[in-house]
Amino acid sequence: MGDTRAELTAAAIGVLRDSGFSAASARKIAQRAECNQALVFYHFGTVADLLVAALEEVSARRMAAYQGLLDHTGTLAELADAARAVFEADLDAGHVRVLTEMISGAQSVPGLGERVAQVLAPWRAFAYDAVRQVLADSPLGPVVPPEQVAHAVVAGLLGLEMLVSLDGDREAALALFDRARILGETLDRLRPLVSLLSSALSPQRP
Amino acid sequence: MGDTRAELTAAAIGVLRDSGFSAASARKIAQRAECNQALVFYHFGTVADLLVAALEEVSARRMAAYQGLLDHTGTLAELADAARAVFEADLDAGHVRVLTEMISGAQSVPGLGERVAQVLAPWRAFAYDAVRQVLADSPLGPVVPPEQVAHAVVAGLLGLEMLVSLDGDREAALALFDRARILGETLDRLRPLVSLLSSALSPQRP
DNA sequence: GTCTATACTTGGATAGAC
DNA sequence: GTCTATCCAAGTATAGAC
Repeated sequence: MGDTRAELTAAAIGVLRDSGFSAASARKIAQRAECNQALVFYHFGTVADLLVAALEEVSARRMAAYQGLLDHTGTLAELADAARAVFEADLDAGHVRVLTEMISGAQSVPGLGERVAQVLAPWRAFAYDAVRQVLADSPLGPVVPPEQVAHAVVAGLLGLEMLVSLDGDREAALALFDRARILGETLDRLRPLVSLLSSALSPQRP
Repeated sequence: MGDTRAELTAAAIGVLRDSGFSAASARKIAQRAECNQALVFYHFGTVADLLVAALEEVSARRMAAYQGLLDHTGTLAELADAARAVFEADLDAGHVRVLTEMISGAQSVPGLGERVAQVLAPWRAFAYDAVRQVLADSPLGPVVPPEQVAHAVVAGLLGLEMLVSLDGDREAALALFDRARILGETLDRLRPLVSLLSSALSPQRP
């Protein structure tokens, strides 16, 4: 349990979550990790590098949980339920908060934005795959392109997290997942009707 | 043109937009305003107070533009167009960016979150009014509560702004407004059908 | 790898001259 | 109202002892 490097990244995650980017100094983080401030520079070179490492750690940890979401893709209602559970867990652990702090903090350090974007890229790719898979056999498939929906979903999650962190009202965010579940149920029921219609309208050609 | 107070708030807006919350120091802002650093404290007391004043300035300036949106509420398609124009102007001027920086930066200064929330409150109330008005005679009216839609809209705008500031891709955000316009057109066309159905299903009682 | 000590920079805030 | 000068706290980063 003595891996200082890991303790520093864990502490950096904690500081980013609790106090934000502008409070994430080498001294604060080292204090939280109960080690010396100089170790930040020994292990990571600069504070920004430590913060990126912290973001990568969060990203890797959560990617696993999100992968599990794709198993529940049978119906939209199930997906909405699973997404709600994951989002609530993220809210508690502050994972999305770390991300939003890094995105807005990136403006102040040259070159940091690109590195944050690189960490975010797999999440966006994942959102795209999930949306595409789900949209394929839903009534909405023909009318909304998956890349746009995925972009909206990612933006929505970031924005919801910001509002929660601002006023502490988790319920307003979670209620949207419940609403998504209800709408999903309706679309699920429409699904057989749609496939019936489409097969009737486009008969097979020789 | 010599109102130092106004020049400081303008400079604070510029620094928040270009370099973010963590770079918004009294010295940086005063330098941009081409005046002395001590004037920040003379006019505003603390840096945080200046930043709140900057946010209030942005808020007041934009509220006028948003009010104009409600005039175009005739059809959903028109509303989508107007919303796109306002959002694009905000993107250029960096207004939403100032807001997102203040929301995430608020974590590091005790009590700042409440003040940011107070400034944001009228925006949210406005979003709620607009959504309610538009949803009332749309086919979606009966199935989605306006407060939830308004919350999603505000979160969506914040998230879109963050993604734009991260990777500079405005088009991905603007494409969503174009999509909203298309969906809006469809719903607009459905409107007469819905009112026909609802009057047929609920005949007047004595 | 970890600590102490230190050099240097930046930032918040105040006192006092003008 | 504005400026200079200044104090003090906090931050980044490095050197060197252990």
